[in-house]
Amino acid sequence: MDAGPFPFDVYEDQCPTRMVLDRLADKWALLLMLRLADGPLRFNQLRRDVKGISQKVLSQTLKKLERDGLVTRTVYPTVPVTVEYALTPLAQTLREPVEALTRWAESHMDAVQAAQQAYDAGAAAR
Amino acid sequence: MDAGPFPFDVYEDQCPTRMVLDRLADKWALLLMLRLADGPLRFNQLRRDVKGISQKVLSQTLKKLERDGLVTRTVYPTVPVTVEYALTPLAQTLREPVEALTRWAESHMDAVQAAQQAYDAGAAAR
DNA sequence: CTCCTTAGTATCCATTTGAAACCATGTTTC
DNA sequence: GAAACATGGTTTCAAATGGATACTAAGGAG
Repeated sequence: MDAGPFPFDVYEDQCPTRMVLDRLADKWALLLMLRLADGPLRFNQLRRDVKGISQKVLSQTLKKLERDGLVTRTVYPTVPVTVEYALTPLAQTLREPVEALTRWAESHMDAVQAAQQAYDAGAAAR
Repeated sequence: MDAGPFPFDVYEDQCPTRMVLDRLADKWALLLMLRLADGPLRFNQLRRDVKGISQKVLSQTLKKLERDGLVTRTVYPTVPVTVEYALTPLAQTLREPVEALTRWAESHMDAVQAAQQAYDAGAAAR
């Protein structure tokens, strides 16, 4: 059995595709990119919008996204200083796949929750 | 500014969509589902195929996927015992979105790596 | 002077992860 | 009969990560 329709074997260590996939498989990164898809936002605005994210994790995640070329960080010398985060054109190409994933989550979460309840009920019986 | 085209606000805590998304945003879960998309596999076969995963994490991740109704676990009373994991019909509907994500990773990893190198070079100068 | 805003960093502690050892079962090897 | 190997895991413990909270700096309002 081969690795499927992909030119690279994503199951190998060191596969660059896998490195990229590791970054995308991040709860906060996905939520932040979805939030920024509607337009640039500032640090504290993101923090208020994406509920539950801490300042530290927000800062770290934005830095990772910036390093990956998915987000730009622009500082305006106002007072207090304004920092605006925006998606890059590269991230725009990622918008459709990510939104497809959220659409799946939306339309299938009933099935997932039902499966969880059935599983938990069975586990209790064991 | 509203929450976008979604009926639920994925930026709210407690949003079921967000709970589902949290599960999907898992590096190993995504890789395992991709691997199983070609057909059922056994525990140690998965372990050998998806390089770098530990037995513990493989076991834990498969349990989560089973609980979410994405993977079935079938025990055959051979000797030694054979345990086969397979995607459910529900997981089959997830195959396309996930493969779209890997296709993106494949075709854009050059850009991501270039961005990383540029970022790191700039960070060294600072 | 005190409190508020901005965008973070620093610190501490809990949870998660990863590597390796161990377990139970049964077959083959020496 | 004892050692080694296969299966599919669980246990153990250190290390990395995540999250809550407090703090910084620079300036404006009262």
